[in-house]
Amino acid sequence: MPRPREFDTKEAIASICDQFWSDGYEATGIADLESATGLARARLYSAFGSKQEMLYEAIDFYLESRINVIFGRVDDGGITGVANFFRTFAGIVAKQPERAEMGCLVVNSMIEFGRSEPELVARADRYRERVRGAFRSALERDATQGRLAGDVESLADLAYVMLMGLYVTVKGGAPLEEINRLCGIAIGVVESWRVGPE
Amino acid sequence: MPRPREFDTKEAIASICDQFWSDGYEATGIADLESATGLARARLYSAFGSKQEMLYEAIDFYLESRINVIFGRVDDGGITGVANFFRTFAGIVAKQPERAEMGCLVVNSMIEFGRSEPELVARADRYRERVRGAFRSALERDATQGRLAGDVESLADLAYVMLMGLYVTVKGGAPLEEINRLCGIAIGVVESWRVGPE
DNA sequence: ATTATTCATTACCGATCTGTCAACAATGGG
DNA sequence: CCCATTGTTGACAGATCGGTAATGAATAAT
Repeated sequence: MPRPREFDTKEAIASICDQFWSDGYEATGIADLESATGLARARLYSAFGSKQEMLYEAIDFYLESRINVIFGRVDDGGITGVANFFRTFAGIVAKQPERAEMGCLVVNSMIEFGRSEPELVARADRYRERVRGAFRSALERDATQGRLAGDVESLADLAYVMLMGLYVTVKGGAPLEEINRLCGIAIGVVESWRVGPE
Repeated sequence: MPRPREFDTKEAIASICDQFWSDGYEATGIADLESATGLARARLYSAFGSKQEMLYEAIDFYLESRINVIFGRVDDGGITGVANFFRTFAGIVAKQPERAEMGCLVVNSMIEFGRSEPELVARADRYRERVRGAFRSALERDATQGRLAGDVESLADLAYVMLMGLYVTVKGGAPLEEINRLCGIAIGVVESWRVGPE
Protein backbone atom coordinates (compact mmCIF):
# COMPACT_ATOMS: atom_id res chain seq x y z
CA MET A 1 0.00 0.00 0.00
CA PRO A 2 1.27 3.42 -0.96
CA ARG A 3 1.52 6.62 0.94
CA PRO A 4 -1.89 7.89 2.00
CA ARG A 5 -3.15 11.30 0.97
CA GLU A 6 -2.80 13.88 3.72
CA PHE A 7 -5.90 15.89 2.97
CA ASP A 8 -9.60 15.23 2.76
CA THR A 9 -10.81 15.28 -0.83
CA LYS A 10 -14.35 16.23 0.09
CA GLU A 11 -13.10 19.12 2.16
CA ALA A 12 -11.01 20.37 -0.72
CA ILE A 13 -13.94 20.12 -3.10
CA ALA A 14 -16.09 22.06 -0.66
CA SER A 15 -13.54 24.89 -0.67
CA ILE A 16 -13.16 24.74 -4.43
CA CYS A 17 -16.94 24.85 -4.71
CA ASP A 18 -17.10 28.01 -2.60
CA GLN A 19 -14.39 29.62 -4.70
CA PHE A 20 -16.05 28.90 -8.05
CA TRP A 21 -19.39 29.82 -6.55
CA SER A 22 -18.33 33.27 -5.45
CA ASP A 23 -15.97 34.25 -8.28
CA GLY A 24 -16.98 32.12 -11.25
CA TYR A 25 -14.90 29.71 -13.27
CA GLU A 26 -12.92 31.95 -15.61
CA ALA A 27 -12.23 34.55 -12.96
CA THR A 28 -10.85 31.90 -10.64
CA GLY A 29 -7.18 31.07 -11.13
CA ILE A 30 -5.36 28.04 -9.84
CA ALA A 31 -3.70 30.36 -7.35
CA ASP A 32 -7.15 31.17 -5.94
CA LEU A 33 -7.88 27.48 -5.59
CA GLU A 34 -4.55 27.02 -3.83
CA SER A 35 -5.33 29.64 -1.22
CA ALA A 36 -8.94 28.46 -0.89
CA THR A 37 -7.88 24.90 -0.15
CA GLY A 38 -4.44 25.49 1.33
CA LEU A 39 -3.08 22.95 -1.16
CA ALA A 40 -0.30 23.41 -3.70
CA ARG A 41 -1.38 23.30 -7.34
CA ALA A 42 0.33 19.99 -8.06
CA ARG A 43 -1.67 18.41 -5.28
CA LEU A 44 -4.90 19.66 -6.78
CA TYR A 45 -3.93 18.40 -10.20
CA SER A 46 -2.87 14.98 -8.95
CA ALA A 47 -6.19 14.66 -7.17
CA PHE A 48 -8.55 16.10 -9.78
CA GLY A 49 -6.69 16.19 -13.08
CA SER A 50 -7.77 19.55 -14.47
CA LYS A 51 -9.50 22.79 -13.62
CA GLN A 52 -12.58 21.72 -15.54
CA GLU A 53 -12.76 18.49 -13.62
CA MET A 54 -12.58 20.51 -10.41
CA LEU A 55 -15.60 22.48 -11.55
CA TYR A 56 -17.51 19.30 -12.35
CA GLU A 57 -16.75 17.90 -8.92
CA ALA A 58 -17.63 21.22 -7.33
CA ILE A 59 -21.01 21.22 -9.04
CA ASP A 60 -21.63 17.59 -8.08
CA PHE A 61 -20.83 18.52 -4.50
CA TYR A 62 -23.11 21.52 -4.75
CA LEU A 63 -25.91 19.38 -6.16
CA GLU A 64 -25.68 16.76 -3.46
CA SER A 65 -25.06 18.99 -0.47
CA ARG A 66 -26.16 22.58 -0.90
CA ILE A 67 -29.25 21.86 -2.92
CA ASN A 68 -30.57 19.45 -0.35
CA VAL A 69 -30.00 22.00 2.38
CA ILE A 70 -31.73 24.68 0.38
CA PHE A 71 -34.71 22.70 -0.78
CA GLY A 72 -34.94 20.20 2.04
CA ARG A 73 -37.66 22.07 3.87
CA VAL A 74 -39.73 22.58 0.76
CA ASP A 75 -40.37 18.96 -0.04
CA ASP A 76 -43.55 18.30 1.91
CA GLY A 77 -44.51 21.80 2.92
CA GLY A 78 -47.33 22.29 0.45
CA ILE A 79 -48.09 25.73 -0.89
CA THR A 80 -46.93 27.15 2.41
CA GLY A 81 -43.60 25.39 2.00
CA VAL A 82 -43.06 26.94 -1.39
CA ALA A 83 -44.07 30.38 -0.18
CA ASN A 84 -41.81 30.03 2.84
CA PHE A 85 -38.98 29.11 0.54
CA PHE A 86 -39.29 32.48 -1.16
CA ARG A 87 -39.59 34.15 2.23
CA THR A 88 -36.36 32.50 3.31
CA PHE A 89 -34.79 33.64 0.07
CA ALA A 90 -35.77 37.24 0.80
CA GLY A 91 -34.42 36.84 4.32
CA ILE A 92 -31.04 35.70 3.10
CA VAL A 93 -30.82 38.61 0.68
CA ALA A 94 -31.56 40.99 3.53
CA LYS A 95 -29.35 39.45 6.19
CA GLN A 96 -26.51 37.84 4.25
CA PRO A 97 -26.12 39.98 1.14
CA GLU A 98 -22.61 38.72 0.30
CA ARG A 99 -23.92 35.19 0.36
CA ALA A 100 -27.01 36.02 -1.66
CA GLU A 101 -24.97 37.80 -4.31
CA MET A 102 -23.10 34.60 -4.98
CA GLY A 103 -26.34 33.45 -6.53
CA CYS A 104 -26.43 29.80 -7.51
CA LEU A 105 -23.34 27.94 -8.69
CA VAL A 106 -25.26 26.02 -11.32
CA VAL A 107 -27.00 29.09 -12.70
CA ASN A 108 -23.72 30.98 -12.80
CA SER A 109 -21.99 28.14 -14.61
CA MET A 110 -24.92 27.76 -17.00
CA ILE A 111 -24.53 31.39 -18.01
CA GLU A 112 -20.76 31.25 -18.22
CA PHE A 113 -20.56 28.20 -20.48
CA GLY A 114 -23.93 28.02 -22.16
CA ARG A 115 -24.44 24.68 -23.84
CA SER A 116 -20.85 24.44 -25.01
CA GLU A 117 -19.93 21.81 -22.44
CA PRO A 118 -22.09 18.69 -22.41
CA GLU A 119 -20.85 17.78 -18.94
CA LEU A 120 -22.33 21.01 -17.66
CA VAL A 121 -25.54 20.79 -19.66
CA ALA A 122 -26.20 17.41 -18.07
CA ARG A 123 -25.67 18.84 -14.62
CA ALA A 124 -27.88 21.81 -15.42
CA ASP A 125 -30.58 19.37 -16.45
CA ARG A 126 -30.25 17.56 -13.16
CA TYR A 127 -30.38 20.85 -11.31
CA ARG A 128 -33.60 21.97 -12.96
CA GLU A 129 -35.14 18.59 -12.34
CA ARG A 130 -34.10 18.80 -8.70
CA VAL A 131 -35.59 22.25 -8.18
CA ARG A 132 -38.79 21.57 -10.04
CA GLY A 133 -39.04 18.22 -8.30
CA ALA A 134 -38.86 19.86 -4.90
CA PHE A 135 -41.60 22.30 -5.82
CA ARG A 136 -43.70 19.53 -7.36
CA SER A 137 -43.54 17.26 -4.38
CA ALA A 138 -44.42 20.16 -2.11
CA LEU A 139 -47.46 21.04 -4.17
CA GLU A 140 -48.53 17.43 -4.59
CA ARG A 141 -49.77 17.35 -1.01
CA ASP A 142 -52.20 20.23 -1.48
CA ALA A 143 -53.21 18.98 -4.91
CA THR A 144 -54.42 15.62 -3.61
CA GLN A 145 -56.60 17.45 -1.11
CA GLY A 146 -58.12 19.60 -3.83
CA ARG A 147 -56.50 22.68 -2.38
CA LEU A 148 -54.42 23.63 -5.39
CA ALA A 149 -55.66 25.98 -8.12
CA GLY A 150 -53.89 24.52 -11.15
CA ASP A 151 -51.87 21.49 -12.06
CA VAL A 152 -48.83 20.61 -10.03
CA GLU A 153 -46.34 20.54 -12.87
CA SER A 154 -47.20 23.94 -14.31
CA LEU A 155 -47.15 25.67 -10.96
CA ALA A 156 -43.86 24.03 -10.05
CA ASP A 157 -42.46 25.22 -13.36
CA LEU A 158 -43.66 28.73 -12.64
CA ALA A 159 -42.03 28.68 -9.22
CA TYR A 160 -38.81 27.52 -10.86
CA VAL A 161 -38.88 30.29 -13.46
CA MET A 162 -39.53 32.93 -10.82
CA LEU A 163 -36.68 31.64 -8.70
CA MET A 164 -34.27 31.81 -11.62
CA GLY A 165 -35.39 35.36 -12.32
CA LEU A 166 -34.72 36.27 -8.71
CA TYR A 167 -31.26 34.69 -8.76
CA VAL A 168 -30.28 36.74 -11.77
CA THR A 169 -31.62 39.94 -10.32
CA VAL A 170 -29.88 39.50 -7.00
CA LYS A 171 -26.61 38.58 -8.64
CA GLY A 172 -26.91 41.66 -10.82
CA GLY A 173 -26.74 43.86 -7.75
CA ALA A 174 -30.31 45.15 -7.74
CA PRO A 175 -31.15 47.30 -4.70
CA LEU A 176 -32.58 45.50 -1.70
CA GLU A 177 -35.96 47.17 -1.85
CA GLU A 178 -36.41 46.08 -5.45
CA ILE A 179 -35.55 42.51 -4.59
CA ASN A 180 -37.91 42.55 -1.65
CA ARG A 181 -40.67 43.75 -3.90
CA LEU A 182 -39.98 40.99 -6.42
CA CYS A 183 -39.91 38.36 -3.69
CA GLY A 184 -43.21 39.69 -2.37
CA ILE A 185 -44.71 39.31 -5.80
CA ALA A 186 -43.48 35.76 -6.13
CA ILE A 187 -44.88 34.94 -2.70
CA GLY A 188 -48.19 36.51 -3.68
CA VAL A 189 -48.31 34.38 -6.81
CA VAL A 190 -47.65 31.21 -4.83
CA GLU A 191 -50.24 32.09 -2.22
CA SER A 192 -52.78 32.70 -4.95
CA TRP A 193 -52.60 29.02 -5.80
CA ARG A 194 -54.49 28.19 -2.63
CA VAL A 195 -58.05 26.96 -3.05
CA GLY A 196 -60.60 26.86 -0.28
CA PRO A 197 -60.25 27.90 3.37
CA GLU A 198 -56.80 28.12 4.97
CA MET B 1 -6.44 68.76 -38.96
CA PRO B 2 -4.94 65.33 -38.33
CA ARG B 3 -5.33 62.11 -40.21
CA PRO B 4 -8.91 60.84 -40.09
CA ARG B 5 -9.80 57.44 -38.69
CA GLU B 6 -10.40 54.86 -41.38
CA PHE B 7 -13.11 52.83 -39.66
CA ASP B 8 -16.54 53.50 -38.22
CA THR B 9 -16.51 53.40 -34.45
CA LYS B 10 -20.18 52.44 -34.16
CA GLU B 11 -19.68 49.58 -36.55
CA ALA B 12 -16.74 48.33 -34.53
CA ILE B 13 -18.74 48.53 -31.31
CA ALA B 14 -21.56 46.58 -32.93
CA SER B 15 -19.15 43.78 -33.78
CA ILE B 16 -17.56 43.90 -30.35
CA CYS B 17 -21.04 43.75 -28.85
CA ASP B 18 -21.85 40.60 -30.80
CA GLN B 19 -18.61 39.00 -29.72
CA PHE B 20 -19.08 39.69 -26.00
CA TRP B 21 -22.71 38.73 -26.34
CA SER B 22 -22.05 35.31 -27.74
CA ASP B 23 -18.90 34.33 -25.85
CA GLY B 24 -18.89 36.44 -22.69
CA TYR B 25 -16.28 38.86 -21.43
CA GLU B 26 -13.62 36.63 -19.90
CA ALA B 27 -13.83 34.04 -22.65
CA THR B 28 -13.31 36.72 -25.28
CA GLY B 29 -9.68 37.60 -26.02
CA ILE B 30 -8.42 40.66 -27.81
CA ALA B 31 -7.64 38.36 -30.72
CA ASP B 32 -11.35 37.53 -30.94
CA LEU B 33 -12.19 41.20 -31.00
CA GLU B 34 -9.62 41.70 -33.75
CA SER B 35 -11.22 39.09 -35.98
CA ALA B 36 -14.72 40.24 -35.09
CA THR B 37 -13.98 43.81 -36.11
CA GLY B 38 -11.21 43.26 -38.63
CA LEU B 39 -9.12 45.80 -36.72
CA ALA B 40 -5.66 45.35 -35.23
CA ARG B 41 -5.46 45.43 -31.45
CA ALA B 42 -3.61 48.74 -31.32
CA ARG B 43 -6.43 50.33 -33.27
CA LEU B 44 -8.99 49.04 -30.82
CA TYR B 45 -6.95 50.27 -27.88
CA SER B 46 -6.37 53.69 -29.38
CA ALA B 47 -10.10 54.01 -30.00
CA PHE B 48 -11.48 52.57 -26.76
CA GLY B 49 -8.66 52.46 -24.24
CA SER B 50 -9.19 49.08 -22.60
CA LYS B 51 -11.09 45.83 -22.86
CA GLN B 52 -13.40 46.87 -20.02
CA GLU B 53 -14.20 50.12 -21.77
CA MET B 54 -15.07 48.11 -24.86
CA LEU B 55 -17.55 46.11 -22.80
CA TYR B 56 -19.11 49.26 -21.39
CA GLU B 57 -19.52 50.69 -24.88
CA ALA B 58 -20.86 47.37 -26.11
CA ILE B 59 -23.49 47.31 -23.39
CA ASP B 60 -24.43 50.93 -24.06
CA PHE B 61 -24.83 50.03 -27.72
CA TYR B 62 -26.89 47.01 -26.76
CA LEU B 63 -29.07 49.11 -24.51
CA GLU B 64 -29.78 51.74 -27.11
CA SER B 65 -30.12 49.51 -30.16
CA ARG B 66 -30.97 45.90 -29.43
CA ILE B 67 -33.26 46.55 -26.52
CA ASN B 68 -35.42 48.90 -28.52
CA VAL B 69 -35.71 46.33 -31.27
CA ILE B 70 -36.65 43.64 -28.81
CA PHE B 71 -39.11 45.60 -26.76
CA GLY B 72 -40.31 48.06 -29.37
CA ARG B 73 -43.44 46.14 -30.21
CA VAL B 74 -44.38 45.64 -26.58
CA ASP B 75 -44.71 49.26 -25.60
CA ASP B 76 -48.37 49.90 -26.38
CA GLY B 77 -49.61 46.39 -27.03
CA GLY B 78 -51.47 45.86 -23.79
CA ILE B 79 -51.72 42.42 -22.27
CA THR B 80 -51.68 41.01 -25.77
CA GLY B 81 -48.43 42.80 -26.47
CA VAL B 82 -46.78 41.26 -23.44
CA ALA B 83 -48.13 37.82 -24.26
CA ASN B 84 -46.96 38.17 -27.85
CA PHE B 85 -43.54 39.13 -26.60
CA PHE B 86 -43.26 35.76 -24.89
CA ARG B 87 -44.65 34.08 -28.00
CA THR B 88 -41.95 35.76 -30.07
CA PHE B 89 -39.40 34.64 -27.52
CA ALA B 90 -40.53 31.03 -27.91
CA GLY B 91 -40.41 31.43 -31.68
CA ILE B 92 -36.82 32.62 -31.62
CA VAL B 93 -35.80 29.74 -29.41
CA ALA B 94 -37.39 27.32 -31.87
CA LYS B 95 -36.21 28.89 -35.10
CA GLN B 96 -32.91 30.57 -34.21
CA PRO B 97 -31.49 28.45 -31.38
CA GLU B 98 -27.92 29.74 -31.74
CA ARG B 99 -29.21 33.25 -31.36
CA ALA B 100 -31.47 32.40 -28.45
CA GLU B 101 -28.65 30.66 -26.63
CA MET B 102 -26.70 33.87 -26.60
CA GLY B 103 -29.24 34.98 -24.05
CA CYS B 104 -29.05 38.64 -23.10
CA LEU B 105 -25.77 40.54 -22.99
CA VAL B 106 -26.73 42.44 -19.86
CA VAL B 107 -27.90 39.35 -18.01
CA ASN B 108 -24.75 37.49 -19.00
CA SER B 109 -22.55 40.36 -17.83
CA MET B 110 -24.55 40.70 -14.63
CA ILE B 111 -23.82 37.07 -13.80
CA GLU B 112 -20.19 37.26 -14.84
CA PHE B 113 -19.29 40.30 -12.75
CA GLY B 114 -21.91 40.44 -10.05
CA ARG B 115 -21.88 43.76 -8.29
CA SER B 116 -18.11 44.04 -8.36
CA GLU B 117 -18.10 46.69 -11.09
CA PRO B 118 -20.19 49.78 -10.38
CA GLU B 119 -20.15 50.72 -14.06
CA LEU B 120 -21.93 47.46 -14.80
CA VAL B 121 -24.32 47.65 -11.87
CA ALA B 122 -25.50 51.03 -13.13
CA ARG B 123 -26.11 49.60 -16.58
CA ALA B 124 -27.90 46.61 -15.13
CA ASP B 125 -30.16 49.01 -13.25
CA ARG B 126 -30.95 50.83 -16.46
CA TYR B 127 -31.62 47.54 -18.18
CA ARG B 128 -34.11 46.36 -15.60
CA GLU B 129 -35.83 49.72 -15.66
CA ARG B 130 -36.03 49.51 -19.44
CA VAL B 131 -37.56 46.05 -19.45
CA ARG B 132 -39.99 46.70 -16.65
CA GLY B 133 -40.83 50.05 -18.21
CA ALA B 134 -41.74 48.39 -21.49
CA PHE B 135 -44.02 45.94 -19.73
CA ARG B 136 -45.52 48.68 -17.59
CA SER B 137 -46.37 50.95 -20.46
CA ALA B 138 -47.91 48.02 -22.32
CA LEU B 139 -50.11 47.12 -19.39
CA GLU B 140 -51.01 50.71 -18.62
CA ARG B 141 -53.35 50.77 -21.61
CA ASP B 142 -55.46 47.88 -20.37
CA ALA B 143 -55.31 49.12 -16.81
CA THR B 144 -56.90 52.46 -17.61
CA GLN B 145 -59.77 50.61 -19.26
CA GLY B 146 -60.28 48.44 -16.20
CA ARG B 147 -59.22 45.39 -18.11
CA LEU B 148 -56.25 44.46 -15.95
CA ALA B 149 -56.52 42.11 -12.98
CA GLY B 150 -53.90 43.58 -10.69
CA ASP B 151 -51.70 46.63 -10.48
CA VAL B 152 -49.49 47.55 -13.38
CA GLU B 153 -46.22 47.64 -11.52
CA SER B 154 -46.54 44.24 -9.88
CA LEU B 155 -47.56 42.51 -13.07
CA ALA B 156 -44.75 44.17 -15.01
CA ASP B 157 -42.35 42.99 -12.32
CA LEU B 158 -43.70 39.48 -12.62
CA ALA B 159 -43.27 39.55 -16.38
CA TYR B 160 -39.70 40.74 -15.87
CA VAL B 161 -38.89 37.97 -13.39
CA MET B 162 -40.35 35.32 -15.69
CA LEU B 163 -38.35 36.64 -18.62
CA MET B 164 -35.12 36.48 -16.63
CA GLY B 165 -35.92 32.93 -15.63
CA LEU B 166 -36.46 32.02 -19.27
CA TYR B 167 -33.19 33.64 -20.35
CA VAL B 168 -31.25 31.61 -17.82
CA THR B 169 -32.98 28.39 -18.76
CA VAL B 170 -32.42 28.86 -22.47
CA LYS B 171 -28.81 29.82 -21.99
CA GLY B 172 -28.35 26.73 -19.83
CA GLY B 173 -29.18 24.54 -22.79
CA ALA B 174 -32.55 23.19 -21.62
CA PRO B 175 -34.31 21.02 -24.22
CA LEU B 176 -36.64 22.81 -26.59
CA GLU B 177 -39.78 21.10 -25.33
CA GLU B 178 -39.04 22.20 -21.80
CA ILE B 179 -38.54 25.77 -22.88
CA ASN B 180 -41.73 25.70 -24.90
CA ARG B 181 -43.60 24.47 -21.87
CA LEU B 182 -42.15 27.24 -19.70
CA CYS B 183 -42.99 29.86 -22.30
CA GLY B 184 -46.52 28.51 -22.49
CA ILE B 185 -46.84 28.87 -18.75
CA ALA B 186 -45.59 32.44 -18.84
CA ILE B 187 -48.04 33.24 -21.62
CA GLY B 188 -50.82 31.64 -19.63
CA VAL B 189 -49.94 33.77 -16.62
CA VAL B 190 -49.99 36.93 -18.69
CA GLU B 191 -53.28 36.04 -20.33
CA SER B 192 -54.80 35.40 -16.92
CA TRP B 193 -54.38 39.08 -16.16
CA ARG B 194 -57.20 39.90 -18.54
CA VAL B 195 -60.44 41.10 -16.97
CA GLY B 196 -63.77 41.20 -18.75
CA PRO B 197 -64.62 40.14 -22.30
CA GLU B 198 -61.91 39.93 -24.93
C1' DA C 1 15.61 -3.27 5.86
C1' DT C 2 14.39 -3.16 1.19
C1' DT C 3 11.25 -2.09 -2.28
C1' DA C 4 7.26 -0.66 -4.90
C1' DT C 5 3.98 2.69 -4.95
C1' DT C 6 1.88 6.88 -4.18
C1' DC C 7 2.00 11.61 -2.23
C1' DA C 8 4.19 16.27 -1.53
C1' DT C 9 7.08 20.05 -2.96
C1' DT C 10 9.46 23.08 -5.84
C1' DA C 11 10.64 24.91 -9.75
C1' DC C 12 9.48 25.42 -14.09
C1' DC C 13 7.26 25.19 -18.96
C1' DG C 14 5.09 27.02 -23.13
C1' DA C 15 1.14 29.42 -24.29
C1' DT C 16 -1.74 33.07 -23.90
C1' DC C 17 -3.26 37.20 -21.82
C1' DT C 18 -3.86 42.47 -21.90
C1' DG C 19 -1.62 46.34 -23.05
C1' DT C 20 2.18 49.38 -25.24
C1' DC C 21 5.87 51.48 -28.02
C1' DA C 22 8.34 53.17 -31.92
C1' DA C 23 8.39 53.77 -36.64
C1' DC C 24 5.77 55.11 -40.56
C1' DA C 25 1.66 57.03 -43.24
C1' DA C 26 -1.76 60.34 -44.06
C1' DT C 27 -4.05 64.50 -43.44
C1' DG C 28 -4.95 69.85 -43.42
C1' DG C 29 -3.01 74.44 -42.13
C1' DG C 30 0.64 77.66 -42.58
C1' DC D 1 6.37 72.54 -49.30
C1' DC D 2 6.88 71.76 -44.46
C1' DC D 3 4.96 70.91 -40.13
C1' DA D 4 1.99 69.44 -36.39
C1' DT D 5 -1.17 66.09 -35.31
C1' DT D 6 -3.35 61.87 -35.38
C1' DG D 7 -4.07 57.03 -37.34
C1' DT D 8 -1.97 52.68 -38.65
C1' DT D 9 1.16 48.95 -38.26
C1' DG D 10 3.88 45.15 -36.43
C1' DA D 11 6.57 43.69 -33.06
C1' DC D 12 7.08 43.17 -28.46
C1' DA D 13 6.84 43.46 -23.22
C1' DG D 14 5.48 41.86 -18.70
C1' DA D 15 2.39 39.24 -16.36
C1' DT D 16 -0.43 35.48 -15.74
C1' DC D 17 -2.54 31.44 -17.36
C1' DG D 18 -3.23 26.17 -16.85
C1' DG D 19 -0.49 22.34 -16.44
C1' DT D 20 3.80 19.31 -15.56
C1' DA D 21 8.44 17.04 -14.58
C1' DA D 22 11.67 15.81 -11.11
C1' DT D 23 13.02 15.07 -6.72
C1' DG D 24 12.37 13.63 -2.06
C1' DA D 25 9.32 11.74 1.65
C1' DA D 26 6.05 8.49 3.58
C1' DT D 27 3.71 4.21 3.68
C1' DA D 28 2.87 -1.04 3.89
C1' DA D 29 4.00 -5.43 2.00
C1' DT D 30 7.80 -8.48 1.50
